[in-house]
Amino acid sequence: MCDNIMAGRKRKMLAMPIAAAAPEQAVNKHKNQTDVKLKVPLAKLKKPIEKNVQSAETERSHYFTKTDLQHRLGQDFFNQPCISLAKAFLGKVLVRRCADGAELRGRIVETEAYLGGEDRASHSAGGKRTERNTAMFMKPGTIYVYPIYGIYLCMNVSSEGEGAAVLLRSLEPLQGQPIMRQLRTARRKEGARELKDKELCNGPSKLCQALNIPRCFDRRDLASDPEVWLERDPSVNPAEPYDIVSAPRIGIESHGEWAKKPWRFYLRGHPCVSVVNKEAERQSESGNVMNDSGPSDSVVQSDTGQHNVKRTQQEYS
DNA sequence: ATCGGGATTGCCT
DNA sequence: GGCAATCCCGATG
Repeated sequence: MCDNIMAGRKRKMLAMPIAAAAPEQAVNKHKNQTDVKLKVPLAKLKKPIEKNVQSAETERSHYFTKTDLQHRLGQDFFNQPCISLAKAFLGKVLVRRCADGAELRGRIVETEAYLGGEDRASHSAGGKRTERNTAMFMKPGTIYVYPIYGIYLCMNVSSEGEGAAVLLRSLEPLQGQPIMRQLRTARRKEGARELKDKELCNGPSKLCQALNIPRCFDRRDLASDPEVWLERDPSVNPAEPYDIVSAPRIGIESHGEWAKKPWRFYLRGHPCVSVVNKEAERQSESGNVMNDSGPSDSVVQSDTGQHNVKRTQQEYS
């Protein structure tokens, strides 16, 4: 069904003036796809992720490109307070470079902040430090991967603050969707329907599967690791604010008051968010707007957000 | 050595 | 929307 679109896009990419074919194509494709803004005064969300075409030959790159190095976020980025970092992650691109050189990319659209100390819902509550959660106490940018329910993994990134880390909950697939689908389908029942693109990474354990993040990535440094890193989205204007929804975190109901803290953050209206909290969205009706510089004065009109939600739901269905 | 619970997911009704 | 699957980790004795 997307054949025409795919073909058209492919032609477009191939028409790009490129020297180093494979890696540059990958980057250019990524760039094209980032037209899906999901920012707030967004007349975007125009491009459904189904259109985020990619083919086997374009997802391979056998060396770091200049663009990779330019957009990669370093130590400085991670060195900020937990809640601040959780919000700053939104819109950034998580990249996984596989053993065969293929690069998988997904835009972060949902996170949760887990503070140390007082935060009873955190693995590091009360300053508790164990073999499992050691990465939470390591320098900001350290990856914390832990197994959950015996069968799944969750990926966090440590922030500033003793024992604090950010849980990555959902990504918008940008590059390498066929590989992601393959990785995700492997553990599913045979004969199950094919996963839509928006279902590839819309959950903390799903994104670990889709990006092939193994347990042994625990304690690695997201700022310097050759196999996994974070990038700024080159097509996003840093001055343009995101519309961020703050909602209670998920799956921690047993932790009383701390379960109510609105420390889950997601991009309003984005189809790849794992769980939409309508009540939280009413309470912060397009009011939690901020950009890379922090909170903003500008308030986005609510109907803009609504419009984009609807449009997006149609296009991603 | 044993035990209880969990920052989830997928399938079924 | 309910609920089973599944097992590692950490606490306890």
